[in-house]
Amino acid sequence: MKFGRNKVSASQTLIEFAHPGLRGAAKRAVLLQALQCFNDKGIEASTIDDLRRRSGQSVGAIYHHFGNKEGVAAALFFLGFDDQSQAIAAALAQADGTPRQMIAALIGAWLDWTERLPEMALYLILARETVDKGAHAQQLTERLCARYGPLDELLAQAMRRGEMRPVPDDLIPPLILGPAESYCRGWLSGRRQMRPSQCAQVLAEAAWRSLV
Amino acid sequence: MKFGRNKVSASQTLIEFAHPGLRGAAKRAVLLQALQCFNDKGIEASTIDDLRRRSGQSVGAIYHHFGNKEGVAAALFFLGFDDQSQAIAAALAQADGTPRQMIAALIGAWLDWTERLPEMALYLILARETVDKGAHAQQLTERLCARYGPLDELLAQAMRRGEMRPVPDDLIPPLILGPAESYCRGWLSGRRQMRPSQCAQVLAEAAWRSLV
Amino acid sequence: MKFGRNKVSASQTLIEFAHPGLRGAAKRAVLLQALQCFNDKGIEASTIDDLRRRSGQSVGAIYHHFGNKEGVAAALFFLGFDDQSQAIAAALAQADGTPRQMIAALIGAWLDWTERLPEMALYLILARETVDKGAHAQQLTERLCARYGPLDELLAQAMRRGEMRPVPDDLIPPLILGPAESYCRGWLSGRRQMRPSQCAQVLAEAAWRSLV
Amino acid sequence: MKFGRNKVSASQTLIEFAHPGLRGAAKRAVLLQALQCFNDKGIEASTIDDLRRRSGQSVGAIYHHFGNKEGVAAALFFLGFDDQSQAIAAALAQADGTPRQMIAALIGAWLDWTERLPEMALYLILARETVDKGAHAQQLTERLCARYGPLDELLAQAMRRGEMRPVPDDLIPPLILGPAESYCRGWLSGRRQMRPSQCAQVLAEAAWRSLV
DNA sequence: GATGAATGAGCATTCATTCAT
DNA sequence: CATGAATGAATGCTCATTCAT
Repeated sequence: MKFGRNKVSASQTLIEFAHPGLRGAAKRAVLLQALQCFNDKGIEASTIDDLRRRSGQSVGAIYHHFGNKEGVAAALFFLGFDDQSQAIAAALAQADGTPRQMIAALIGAWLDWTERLPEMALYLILARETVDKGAHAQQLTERLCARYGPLDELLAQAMRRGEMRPVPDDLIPPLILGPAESYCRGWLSGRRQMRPSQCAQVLAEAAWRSLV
Repeated sequence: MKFGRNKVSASQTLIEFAHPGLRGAAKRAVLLQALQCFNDKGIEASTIDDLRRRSGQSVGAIYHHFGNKEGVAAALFFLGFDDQSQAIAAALAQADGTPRQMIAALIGAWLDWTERLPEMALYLILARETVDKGAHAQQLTERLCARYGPLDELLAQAMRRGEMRPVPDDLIPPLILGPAESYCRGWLSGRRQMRPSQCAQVLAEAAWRSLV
Repeated sequence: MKFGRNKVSASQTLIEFAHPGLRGAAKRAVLLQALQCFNDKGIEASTIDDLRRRSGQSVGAIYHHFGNKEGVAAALFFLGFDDQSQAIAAALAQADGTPRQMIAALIGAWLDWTERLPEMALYLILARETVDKGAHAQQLTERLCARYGPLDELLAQAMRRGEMRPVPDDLIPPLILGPAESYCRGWLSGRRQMRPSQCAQVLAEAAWRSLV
Repeated sequence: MKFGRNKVSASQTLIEFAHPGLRGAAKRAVLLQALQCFNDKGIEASTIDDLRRRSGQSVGAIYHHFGNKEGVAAALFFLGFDDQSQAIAAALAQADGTPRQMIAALIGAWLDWTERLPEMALYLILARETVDKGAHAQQLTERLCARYGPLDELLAQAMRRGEMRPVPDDLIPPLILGPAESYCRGWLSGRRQMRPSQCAQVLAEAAWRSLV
């Protein structure tokens, strides 16, 4: 594996918190192995038998808990997605409410979370397409609105008050998160070396300048 | 289809120019249908038999020309990738050589090319992972270096001359192309409405501000 | 459903009478849903889980009461079969004992019962093969002998007395019930329109003529 | 097996005539074993692997030639059905055209064909439901009309001319073929002993009397 | 060269049945 | 007694690839 041991533990910890109790042991084992397996081989290329063998569960148990392979992929996706949403929400809550601080908080949270849970971050990129075309697409749409809605509102007001450059709505998210996402993709695939958190200031500053 | 007819024709035209002559007719038919099929169903979910049926070629002919399914995917990828590289090179050649103009030219070429060949642009995103993990990974690395090497050099010099802010090397590509790529992904998936070329000025201006 | 509500109620009533008391509620629920489910999808294609879901019982309860899936099918079969036997016995008991009347009574009872309990009639045809090859085959043979034995005896005597044409034993049942059964199959599958009871006279007359 | 060697050969011969040439060898092997296997275990209980093992063909070959399991069942069904239709048509063609002779010819052909190809006859009964509910239901309807349409017409005319008793249309087929079919079912399942052809006269006479 | 019939390992999924609680 | 989570063998079917013609 490309990532150090402590980072594997972070994804593991997330999964273990998510399904406590005896009941959850089976789900945890499956999700943990699915994360590794999906990232290694891709979702389509991973077989139910891979998950069964690696997790020590039975085929039936996997289907009992997750319905089908897409169900495993979606459960893992939303586990990561929701944790990422919480990290973002926590960061936004601690910011002072000015657009500049909010944007910096979002970018910082994004980079920190990616650095803390790199397997999950990689998987969210990998699984996005699968979820987008699958049975849980609507759920994703709803949760994206819930995550970004308040910030969108805040920035729209700031723009109306003239605190920001008037830029088409469609361009705001790419301008804010585009560079950070792009960097994280590169870092996760091993093409970039600096730890994401080290890039926070430059990326936050760049985002703010592009909007003001 | 989401895209107008003239846009379909552009990808078609690219493919038809790529393999002229009688010999090339079979390859063209396969590549053209592969583009549609891969974009519709995904690469893994598309079967050789899908390509055979849609292209009117025989199974043997496909294997003769492309070796295997990955070969079809790679041939199509590099056809698009190389055309994109040419568009970028042409734009850079027409710029005045100052960093600001070169960056604007790159972003403009990227947006224009995406708008002109949306199916190809979509496919390049889709197939990137497949190619990255496949037998042609090295080829991709080389061609990426060839595409961006000269520009990288030029920007490094400008930075040394103090014309640009000193930013870690790893951050330059994300800062320049991150927002444009992010916008194009959104547009190609139907989430963004403005035509990419309409965003050129804002995106070029933003990229330049983040670096100066 | 093809059949009117009152007819559904008749099968339902039969099942509800069969297992009175608190204990029987579970069995009744399972049998009632099994009848619908087996007729809809076939016995093999119906799953224990279908019965569980539709009946509101637990998997364990179904196994407790019926042993296994074949047990459900057999219990339902004999419930219908025995009711049909009683209807026939009652009709024969009311006839005057002459061969002609006995034959007419048998045919009339068959047609009336089919019309009154079409789902059960359909199921008896459907399940016949399953029961014939299953663990309860012998039980079926015994009950068929019990049902037709007395009539066979009576007709054999009448034949010896010269009241009927001397016809090989093997041909008597097909000559008597063949047309009625054939008509009922057609009616149950929607290919024939007249209500079975309206055919009683013609079919009874035909059967008698073929034997005299 | 219940039936003598010469009878197995008759079904075998029918199948072998149906698919001559090298190409047909695979289809013949599959159909021949499918007949045995479906009759032995039922269609649903027979697996593709059963057919593969017994026929010596590959899974792929079976799917190549028949599409899926239902395709095997349907091909075998229509092979038998069409041969039965031809036997009936030949017998009707040789009759003198009077209703009485035509009815006798139909019944005689039915009994003879059943006796000559008992496995096929058994299979036609077994597979009827599968075909009726499957993808080839319409084909069956069409072929039934083609088989019986001319005779229906002839009998309708005879009835209008007063040569036959006025009996509801729906009752004519059951009255004519009901007893013969019923007898054949019994014989094929081992419950009746006389060879079907020996019953021809009695059954033909009975059918005629019931209509005149 | 070109073809497409044949291969068979491999897959996702089902489901009757068991048994610990 | 009642429950329903867990089991895992078994199934129908797919599909990339080969190779005889």
